[in-house]
Amino acid sequence: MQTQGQVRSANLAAVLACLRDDGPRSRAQLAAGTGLTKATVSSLVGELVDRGLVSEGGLLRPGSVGRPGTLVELAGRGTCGIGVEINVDYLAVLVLDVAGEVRRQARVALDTAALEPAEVLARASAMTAAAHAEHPAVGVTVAFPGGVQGSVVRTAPNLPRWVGTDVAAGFAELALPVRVANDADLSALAEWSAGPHAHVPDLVYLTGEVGVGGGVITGGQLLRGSTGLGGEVGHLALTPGDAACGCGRTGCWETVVGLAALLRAAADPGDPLRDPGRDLEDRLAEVADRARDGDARTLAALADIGTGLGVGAAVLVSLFDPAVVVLGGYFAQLGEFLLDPLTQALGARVADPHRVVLSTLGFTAAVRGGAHVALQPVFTDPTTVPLEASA
Amino acid sequence: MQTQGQVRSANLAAVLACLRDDGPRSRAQLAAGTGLTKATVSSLVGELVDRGLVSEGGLLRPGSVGRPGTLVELAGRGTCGIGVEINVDYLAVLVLDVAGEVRRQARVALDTAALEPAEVLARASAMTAAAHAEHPAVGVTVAFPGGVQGSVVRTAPNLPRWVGTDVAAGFAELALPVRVANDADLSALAEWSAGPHAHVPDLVYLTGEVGVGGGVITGGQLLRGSTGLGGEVGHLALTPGDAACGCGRTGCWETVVGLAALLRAAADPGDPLRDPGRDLEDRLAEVADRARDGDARTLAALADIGTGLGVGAAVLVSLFDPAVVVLGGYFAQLGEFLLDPLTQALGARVADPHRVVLSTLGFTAAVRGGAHVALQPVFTDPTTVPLEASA
DNA sequence: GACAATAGTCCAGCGACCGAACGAATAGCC
DNA sequence: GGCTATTCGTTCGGTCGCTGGACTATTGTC
Repeated sequence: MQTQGQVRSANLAAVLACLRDDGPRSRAQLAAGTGLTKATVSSLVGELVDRGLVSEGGLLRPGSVGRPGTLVELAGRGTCGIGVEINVDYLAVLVLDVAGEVRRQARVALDTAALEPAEVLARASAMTAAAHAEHPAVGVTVAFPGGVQGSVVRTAPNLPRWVGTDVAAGFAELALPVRVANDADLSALAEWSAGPHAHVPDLVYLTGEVGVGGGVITGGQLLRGSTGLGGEVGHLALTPGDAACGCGRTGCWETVVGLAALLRAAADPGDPLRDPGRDLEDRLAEVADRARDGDARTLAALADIGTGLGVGAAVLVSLFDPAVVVLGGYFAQLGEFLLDPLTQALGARVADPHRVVLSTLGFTAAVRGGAHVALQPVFTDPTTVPLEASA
Repeated sequence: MQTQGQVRSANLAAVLACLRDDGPRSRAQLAAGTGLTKATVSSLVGELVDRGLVSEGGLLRPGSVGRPGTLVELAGRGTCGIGVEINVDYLAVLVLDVAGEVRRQARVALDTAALEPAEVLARASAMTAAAHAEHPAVGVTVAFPGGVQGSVVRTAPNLPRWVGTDVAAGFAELALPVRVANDADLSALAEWSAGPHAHVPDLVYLTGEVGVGGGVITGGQLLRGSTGLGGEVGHLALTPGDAACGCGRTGCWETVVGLAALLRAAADPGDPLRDPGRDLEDRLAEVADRARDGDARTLAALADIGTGLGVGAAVLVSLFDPAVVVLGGYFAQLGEFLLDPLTQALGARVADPHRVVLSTLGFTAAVRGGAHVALQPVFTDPTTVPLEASA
């Protein structure tokens, strides 16, 4: 009773994957799509219905002669994954069902750096519990802006107090599997699982936040590295000897293209843009306004950032050879002013610069990726979802 | 008869993997190691014997009371993989059996650049045919110093005539599956499959040849990228504006740490070291001799190379977070003079520089990796090996 | 209304694994 | 030498999951 069940799990997963990737379809189409027999598919679909993962929809439109098939589709209700994001100035939660629909979404501003981690965790846990009460979930994934090993924070340049904190422990009362991961890594997975570049197996994601984050997917797998720090791009040593970085070294890429570098170059100390009390998005909107008004200094600052991005992106493109580089965070928000100098710098260093695009997921990328990861076990082994008694 | 057989294949593979990784052992130990039943293991071993992949050895030393087990071990004879290397100044062939033993090895000097690709392929094919006649193989993998897509050369900075050549076609008469891959990638796989760092899942391999090659293994998988150019480190744009590179751009890493850079820095144009007609290994040996004699210029040149290696390695370590960086080719040969400056430069840029080691596989790394890749199908699906009629 | 075409279910059969029982081979002990 | 405990490997009945074909259900076409 060991390996036999694995066949069953694998085939259940194959049916789910077919429904997810190709949309609702009849049992006959599923049989064609998975290579299994109609009889087997019927049995598998029956089990998936019993587990509440799929449901029978309407009839398939006839199209031609013959008995019309009954549509099978991923069940919107019943099984969800929750993504939670803890970041420097906000908390966010997003609930995704197996059909890939967003069922709930929340974001609250919170000056995380000023609070105790325990206090922040309590709030995040409460938000998650509320989501779980409304949409029962099979797991939670927490996105955190730093390096994480297991569920313990190892490095957190912008939230130094969190180093050593066990983030998962803060969600223990939920009695759900809780994973913790780097926010940029999860954002990369979100770009991979949804959006216009879904399932591109080689993808690099760069996000401009307070720091610079990166997530790399190669061969359809997230690059983790031996200690979970793989794909971290913020502290690439590209221009040694330049500005000091929060990490203690000099010349990190972050010091060139981070948000701080942009604001410093775009405005003098007295400028409202450099008021640390103001909301970041407001300030970014103002930068965009000034750029659109043709303010020379702003445009020059943005061009410098774009060039810096291109220089670093050249290294990433050379090493990872991705099909697409996705820019998120503030890079996406100000992308229209960054892409030209970026492409120019990139083109001078690699053969094919035509693969940098802006993320369309906005600031929900990390939570969406987290919810996606939380749902992953369902798709790899559907038998982990219990049979519904109501059947 | 579809998925059922996959279970069989997977379990056959599990038994093989256990024998490969943990050495010869009895059926009972195999059952314990794989989680299968003794009965199932007996059946699986029987089939593997019929396929000529394993054989029964002597009795297991008693050790304690009870009936001694009969040892099962990977069969040295019968199934082999062939690795072939086409390089700038030599051809090499290596035959590996399923037990991981080298059964045949050959290397001939050949000025590849001066010959037509067809002529070189004919010689390589003949060498391979001779090896195949002595040790029947299930496949051939050809290592080539350049970028390869499918079996066609796309880029070959040091063998420009080969661009567009279908390498596999040159081996068609063997009637064996032929794959073609980058030499550094295969060397990385060799380091991963054998040697002191075998099965380290995150490993970066750097080799100093005429150019600089790199191969990256992340999560136990070779990094390929969207067009097969992933992990190519030679043309990393680290110091733009400096020396011109053969690729048409400037400042590529190769111009800093390639063999040409070393020889240029270590000797004046008239020096015998810079005689392109001399054997490379001779010249490298002379460099080592001069360094051991304390020649200031040589030592300074080597120190510069080491520093340059460290600067680039810092980028690789930051991005890939490998457990180990293995230096091959001339980097290994002159490693004793390079490691100190390398570690120093690396330590200034990343947190943990204690993971650079020298390859012990010498110049056989690429062919060994090729033979390993050629054998791979046997370990992923042992049913690809036909049943022996002699049973 | 008969016929063709397609969807889905039923059923016997087969392959693969499991668990238990059995014979085989050895060490230790009297 | 004979007995027992222990471990190894095989045999055999049982179960699970998939297959292929037969069968029913449902629709469009003639």
